[in-house]
Amino acid sequence: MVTPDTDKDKGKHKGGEGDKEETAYGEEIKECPECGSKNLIRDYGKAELFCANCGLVVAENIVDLGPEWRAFDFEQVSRRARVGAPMTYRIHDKGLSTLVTWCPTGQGQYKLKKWQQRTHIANTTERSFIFALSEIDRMACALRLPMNIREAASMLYRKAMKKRLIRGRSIEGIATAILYITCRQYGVPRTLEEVRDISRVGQKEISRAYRFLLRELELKVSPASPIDFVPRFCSLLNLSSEIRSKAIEIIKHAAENELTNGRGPIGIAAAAIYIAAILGGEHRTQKEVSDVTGVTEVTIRNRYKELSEQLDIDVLL
DNA sequence: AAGACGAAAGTGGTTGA
DNA sequence: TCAACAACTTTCGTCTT
Repeated sequence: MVTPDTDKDKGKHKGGEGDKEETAYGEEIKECPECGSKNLIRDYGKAELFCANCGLVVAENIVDLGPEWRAFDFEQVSRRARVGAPMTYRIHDKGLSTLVTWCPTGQGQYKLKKWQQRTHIANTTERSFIFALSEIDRMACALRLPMNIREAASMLYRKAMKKRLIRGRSIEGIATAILYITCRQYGVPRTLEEVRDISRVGQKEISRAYRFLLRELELKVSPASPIDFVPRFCSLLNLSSEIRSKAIEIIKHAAENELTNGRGPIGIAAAAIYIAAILGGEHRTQKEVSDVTGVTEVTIRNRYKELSEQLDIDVLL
């Protein structure tokens, strides 16, 4: 896991002048080691510095209270807890395989053949697992997701495989859904459209696999908060950190007034960003916001009307 | 001409009988 | 399984800057 010590030192260093969370925003800007983005933000509440683009936790400013991963049930806790070098879940055998070399005497070939026959079934499932992992990696790469999320997704896939949930289903669909779920769990949600675009299966299949997995693995994925989308969308729109904070403020107020109930989180995020950008003097057109967020201008208009009216925000162009 | 606005009809997903 | 429903999209004409 990439958690350079230098970041922590830096954090301490600058901490003296910026104890207020507000000023802490964007003060320790360094590049994200994963995707190179300079858009690092401090998470409210969690006291950690993470990349707005890909969600990589770059530094944690609190004393290390626990492991770098999150566990969602007791089984995962016991399985993830480890001492020593990290065992990667992104390699199909967790990197523990023995290399079988070819023996020119022929004896080795015979043994190999026998072994292959005996383990034929194991091999096919193993092969599909390798394929699934490479697919998860490919998609995670395309979505610029950090290693920790790829690891978690691989692990979840392994878990699904252990429960025999993959058999008879498309590997692609399951792998995509797994990645989608993991993003949600890590608070760096991708829209279904974004995931679909880099997947080899359609939206319908992804949704189906998604629901299926949630049910069978008994996972609880809380509905995505509009706030989770704000950093990335703002970054894509080249908006400053002030706008980002402002948009988050707006969403919080909206949530308090129950304006977000039953509404799509992305539409809310889009509207809040649109309003915040105007208020902050960094106007973006509805079309620009629409292009980035994937919701239509009409929806942005509707949400932004509701928000500005109910929250008494004067949006003067 | 571009952006914003809003009405109206259409679409896909959820819910409850 | 089906119909009702709400959220969202598509389309399009109109107004504003």
